[in-house]
Order: sequence, then C-alpha cells, then structure tokens
Amino acid sequence: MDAELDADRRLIDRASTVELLAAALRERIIKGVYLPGERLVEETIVKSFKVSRNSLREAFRLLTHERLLVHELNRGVFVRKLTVADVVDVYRVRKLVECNAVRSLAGRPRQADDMAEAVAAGDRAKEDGDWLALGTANMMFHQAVASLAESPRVDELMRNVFAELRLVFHTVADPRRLHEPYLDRNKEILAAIEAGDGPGAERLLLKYLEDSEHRIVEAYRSA
Amino acid sequence: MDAELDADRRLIDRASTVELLAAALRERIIKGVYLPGERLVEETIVKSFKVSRNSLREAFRLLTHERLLVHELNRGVFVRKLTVADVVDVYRVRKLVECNAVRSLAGRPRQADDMAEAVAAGDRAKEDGDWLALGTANMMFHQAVASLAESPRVDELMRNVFAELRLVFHTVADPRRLHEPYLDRNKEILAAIEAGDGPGAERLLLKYLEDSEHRIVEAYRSA
DNA sequence: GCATATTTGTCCGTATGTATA
DNA sequence: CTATACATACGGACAAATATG
Repeated sequence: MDAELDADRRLIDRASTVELLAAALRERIIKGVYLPGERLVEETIVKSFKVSRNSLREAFRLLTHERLLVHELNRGVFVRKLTVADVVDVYRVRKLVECNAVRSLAGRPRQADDMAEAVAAGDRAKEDGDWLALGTANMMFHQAVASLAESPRVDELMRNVFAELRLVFHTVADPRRLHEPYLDRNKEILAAIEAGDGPGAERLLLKYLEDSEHRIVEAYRSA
Repeated sequence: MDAELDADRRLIDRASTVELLAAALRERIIKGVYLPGERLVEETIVKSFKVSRNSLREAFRLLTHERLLVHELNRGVFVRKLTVADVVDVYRVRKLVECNAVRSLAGRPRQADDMAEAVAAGDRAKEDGDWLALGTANMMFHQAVASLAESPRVDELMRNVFAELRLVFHTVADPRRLHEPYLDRNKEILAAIEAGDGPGAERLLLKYLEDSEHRIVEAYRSA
C-alpha cells in the first residue's frame, strides 16, 4: 500500500504525504471500498498506509471538508451517508448551475469536446456492462456542462457536489437502472449545445435533472 | 490569548481546540490584524495561543479550504491576496447565485427580515463612521439575498465567497468610497423584494453587482 | 449502573527535507 | 556554497471521551 504512495510521490514531485493519502482515501470512497456509514479507524489505516497518525488526521480533515467524510467529536470519522434532504439540495444546486450554464449559449463552446468524450466513455462503459464507469462518465458529462460557466469557483463547487452524489451510487441497489437511461438524453443535450441552442438545451437539461432526482430519491427511500 | 480560547471552550462545550483556534484566526484575518500577503509563522502563533503545532496545522487547513489562507508546500501559509481574476470570478458567482435567487420571487420571503436588519446595521455603521462595519452589513444583506435560494450548499458557497471578498477591503485604500454608495441601493433592492417584484429586483441587483465589481477592480489595479 | 478496554484529542521531541539570505 | 530558518513527517505519551462487557 505504501509503495503506491511512494510511486506517486516520485511522479508528482510536489505533493505532500497528506495530499497523496487524501487522494488514495478519496479513490477508495468513490469506488465503494469504504461504504457510506462505515467508520474509518485511525489505527487501522495508519498501519495499512504506513503513515503517521498526524498525517492521517490532516487527510481526514481535507476529505471532511469535501463532504465525503463526517467527523464526530471523540467518536471518529465515518464515510458520509447522504440523507434525502442532501440529495434534494444537491439537485437544487445542479439545476441552478447547469441550467444557467447552458442558458446564455452562443456558438459551439470549447467544452463540447469534453462532453463528446464523456458520451463516448459512457458508450464504452455500457458495452462493458460497467455501471459504475457509466455513472462516472455521466458525471464527467455534467461537469463539462457546468464548466460552461467558465468559473473556477463554480467548477470546484460542482466537483464536490458530484463527488457527494457518487456516495449515493453505493447505497442504492441497482446502478444500471440509475444511469443507463441517461446516456441517450446526454446525447440530445449535447446536440442542442453544439447547435448553439441554449434554451433548447436548458429545457432538456431541466427535465433530465428532475427525472434523475426523482428516480434517485425513490430508490433512496426504499434503501 | 489562550485565556480567550479557554473562555470560549467553556461556553461552547462541544468545540474542539482546532475549531476555536480557527475561529480566532479567522476573526483576525477578517478584521485585518493579519493582512493579505502576510506570512503566518507556525512557531509564533503556537506560542501566542499556547496550542500544539498539530492543532494549528489543522486550523490552517480549515482556513485554507475557506480560501482565506494559501498554503505553499514547504514554505508555509500566507494570508490570501486576491488577484483581479479572483475578484472577477467572485462577482461571476455572485451574479449567478444572487440574481437567480431573486428571479423566481413570489410573495414576501422570510429572509426579508434579515435583509432589513442588515440595512439597519448599515445605517448605524454609517452614522458611526465605521466603514469596516458598513462593509460587513453590506455582506450580511447580500448573504440574506443569496439565502433566498434556500440551499445549505449555496449558503456555504456564498459565506466563503463573501469572506474572500472581505480580504479586498484591507487592500484598497478608501473603504468609505467602496461601501457608502450601496446602502441606498440595497434599500431599493429590498423594497422590490418585499413587493414580490422578482424581475425588478433582479435588474437592480445586476446593475449593483456590475457597478460594485467595476469599482473594486478599478481600486484594486491602482493598489 | 459500574468497571474496563478501546479510541480519539492533544501535545511534545526529534529527524529530515526544503527554501532562501 | 554554507548557514539558517522553517515546514514536513514521524512516533511516543498521556488525558479525555466513548464503547463494551
């Protein structure tokens, strides 16, 4: 495990142990190795990564701020478990940001390439039957949509929001039902964006988001 | 200094040393005790607050995430110094969030009380000639506007954005010129909101934000 | 409810690496 | 190039809170 960190350290010269550790933990959370609600015990992780407790605690603090972990005083850290209210709020933010991003659209934006790439990645994932990868491709697409706003702060906000949303994937039972229907709809949205049709894209996008929210909340209540 | 922390710790029983320390540092940054660009040396602060380096480093990380500090690897932390690009991006976010918040307005919202209070605080500050307090009141007003979105995540985003913006106040020379003209305009915006006139409020707000941005960028370039 | 074991919260000493005068 | 100041990282220690039997 620690060999992994060392390799990264050599590759990216300027990265601290804390950041590398946080990246490794983030990956495990996103991939579902650590599941929502699970407690992360300091000593166990310290041993498996061969880092000091202080470094681990700083990495925890980083991920807590990204809302991937929750910290309970004197009890430790747990993988975040989103409530229905959280999901609703995440979609509130998505509607605000994504719809605004496409609203004032004129001409083919640079981000269209990123979107096309995300769609292609989704197609590949579907063929492979890799539903987690399909979910990832879907988020990549919408991250690209959000980046139409051309704002670093909005980008960061959405990176966090999408990371949060991935926590849901590990809680609901059937990821296929969750992601598959949206591949084609992303293609429609992309077509509208490439045509420079802002209002049309916004209409499709809003409906997409409402359907997606409804489906997740439904699946979530029964879980 | 440490007596201060201890008093707070007794009051709010369930607060960690790190959070109390972060709050104390945040206050000093916002009040301009630590100025933009200034380096915060670990040992000095450890001594003055009588906390451990570990606690201080965690507090630093918290404030770095709030964008009040910047962290340079192996060089330490500095009070953030906003660039013109940062200011422009902050206003991009403000336009996105604040304008959307008032756009779909129906009836008198709960937050109108908060806005009215902020306006009153602004009036008092103006009488006292306390321009820093006037700036604070102005931010309180617009934080209340943003909270029309009724989203915890948007609220947090805007709290950070406004905290960043306060860093500018300590860099430009004349805070009075920066804040005073906007008291009356806030009153106009509030009136439109109280009347349930969403589009009218949005028009006033957008113009306010554009003027404010222009003025700050101008003052900023010459500083 | 009580006593014990476990885990976190905090602090310290030290060794190493990095930036800069 | 050297010296100095500082950040980075580690491991140990003890107190405090929590979980467990």
